[in-house]
Amino acid sequence: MSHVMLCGGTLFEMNQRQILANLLRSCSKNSTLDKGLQAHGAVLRMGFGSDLMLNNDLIDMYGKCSRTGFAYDVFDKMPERNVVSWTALMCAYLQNGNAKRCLSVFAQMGVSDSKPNEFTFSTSLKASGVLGAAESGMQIHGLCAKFGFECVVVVGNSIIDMYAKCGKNIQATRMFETMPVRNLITWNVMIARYTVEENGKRALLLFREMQERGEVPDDYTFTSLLKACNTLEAVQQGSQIHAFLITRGFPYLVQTSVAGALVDLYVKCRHLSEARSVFEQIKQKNIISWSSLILGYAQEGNLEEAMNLFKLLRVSMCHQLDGFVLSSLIGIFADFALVEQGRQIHALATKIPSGLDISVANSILDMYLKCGDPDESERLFNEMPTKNVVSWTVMITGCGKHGLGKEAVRLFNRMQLDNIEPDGVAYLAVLTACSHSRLIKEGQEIFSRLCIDRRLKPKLEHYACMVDLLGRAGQLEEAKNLIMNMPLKPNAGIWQTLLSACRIHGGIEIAREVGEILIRLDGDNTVNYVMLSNIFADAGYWKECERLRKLVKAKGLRKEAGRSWVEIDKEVHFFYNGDDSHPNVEKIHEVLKEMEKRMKAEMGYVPGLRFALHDVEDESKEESLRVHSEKLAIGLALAHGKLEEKKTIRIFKNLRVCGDCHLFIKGLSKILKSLDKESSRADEKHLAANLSGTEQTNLVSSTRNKNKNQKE
DNA sequence: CTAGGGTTAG
Repeated sequence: MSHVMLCGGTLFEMNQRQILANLLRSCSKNSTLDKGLQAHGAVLRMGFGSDLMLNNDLIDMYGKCSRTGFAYDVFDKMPERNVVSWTALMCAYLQNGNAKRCLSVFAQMGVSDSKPNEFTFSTSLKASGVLGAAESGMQIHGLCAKFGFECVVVVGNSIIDMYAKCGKNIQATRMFETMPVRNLITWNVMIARYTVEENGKRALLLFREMQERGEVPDDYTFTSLLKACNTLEAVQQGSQIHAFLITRGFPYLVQTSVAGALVDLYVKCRHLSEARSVFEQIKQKNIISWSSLILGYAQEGNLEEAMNLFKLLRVSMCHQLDGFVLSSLIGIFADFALVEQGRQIHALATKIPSGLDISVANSILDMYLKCGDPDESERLFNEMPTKNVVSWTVMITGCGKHGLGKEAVRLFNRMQLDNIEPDGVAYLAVLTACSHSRLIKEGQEIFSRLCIDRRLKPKLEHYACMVDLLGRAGQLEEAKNLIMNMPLKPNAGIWQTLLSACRIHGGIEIAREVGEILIRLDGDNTVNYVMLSNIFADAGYWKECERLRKLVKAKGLRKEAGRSWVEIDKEVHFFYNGDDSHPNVEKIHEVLKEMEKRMKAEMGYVPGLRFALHDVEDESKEESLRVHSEKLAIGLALAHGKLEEKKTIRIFKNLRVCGDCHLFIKGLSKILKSLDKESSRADEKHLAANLSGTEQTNLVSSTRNKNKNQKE
């Protein structure tokens, strides 16, 4: 009797236990937390609180429902644990973005009684890859070999991916080549990684090889491959794959991710109509393909279409806006100095969950800095709960732009006290700030820190920045030696940087040397001749100047004509140098002369005659400066009463602003600001209450299609 | 309990 009872009891218990396990697994699969919590209650009520398998399922369920805290509680209270318990907890942390914690659980497991299995290894390897932690990845690889899991294909794939993500390409390839068994994922991992390393050609070769070996590609293969073409900027190969997909009748073309990659390929190659037509074919468009296309139009300068798409996206209500779209849009508005539109997106961002994404916040910081509102930017920066290296870099760049070099250095150091390691861009930002503020010693000190930083190698742009730093300080020889002795091959740009410095300091001899190098290296670029001839002009060497002009003519080279434009009442007005074709040309000159007079009187403005580049009398030099295209554009804006309206005046240029115009604009901004202070005191309350309602009066000169070092 | 893809900010 009792035996039968026990049997029945055991049977009953088995069923109960199995039902609970199934329930938990379904909650895990569907991430249904509420049901999972109920199931947890049932587990405890039915006396399974110490059951190993059910507890393992609970850990997994909480992990999949993004409740790592609960997962840990379960794990912590378990009377006994096995490899699955440990691995489930590691996964929970990894899948919820805490790769560090995942690895520390792995380390703890090492001193426990449980032995790792293939699941444990692939999870810990992935965590190392996410963190880019080559050291721990290598150690784990060693353990895989020791425990005999190196030849398991899933583990092998994880090892390759880990090495690739840590930038250890040689090790990744070695692993790939020595693997006894490969599967489709092995090939896909390799192809995907070659795209990251911007080695698209290798990806294409691998694709061919895998087909020769009879492996059938899937949608993962194609998306990676298309991205490889993208980094190659090989629209040709991309189109071939596109055609390949069409002829083979693959269903992938309407599939979201493959088509999404194709859209992005065409966007990056500026084939917007192709991108659009692929986009239209996608059966289930997702937010990613929308983002690509919107950004594509914006980068082409077609803001109107970009905004149309954005409106469509919003009314379709099919997709929750995410951080990618928002930060892209804000970035676009920042580039166009469209503060109002940027503010609207900022306001929108505060209303949706992804609006708090760090990249959105960063783009907002950058926008306010670029649009002339550094205080707002600083306020938001201080309020940010978490900052990353980009957030700090934005602020460092901002300081640099406003001539606050010391503050930039302070921020750079504070960032590291906050345990955020600078990357290459952060170094570049602080070095640039040093350069612009003449902080020679600080710059050199930071550069030497970069050189000994084991994670990073100084790139050409860092050297260029140091050349600029030394050059501006007049240390032309040192700058030249830096270029000659650096471990990288100098490009034309870095020599041009030195040449610019030669102009500031009148280093004729070095300029001649550099000029020769540049003509050899980049002889078809007019910029080089213009810069050289400017230097000769400064020194009064008119003959050499003339010789260069003739050389340019003989070579049939032409300089891009400098242009400026300004938008007034939704209409864009273009100006060339000395342009007198505008109907209001007389009024423009009148206003400009008036401003010039005030500036001479009030702030001691002296026209920068050295920026006039022909050998003529000073008087006509002054005259030639007065008709620079950017001044004409400003004149038009002033003539239209933009000053009285207290509207920001935005001038766009295709080339870099000339030195005298820079001085002129600075002076003008000061006059306008002082006007602003007098009249806006009374408005202060209003301003504070309605941030988006008023704009400061100031001038923003924005250089589009930047062509540095070339002046008019 | 495990491995692979497409969009963003400096």
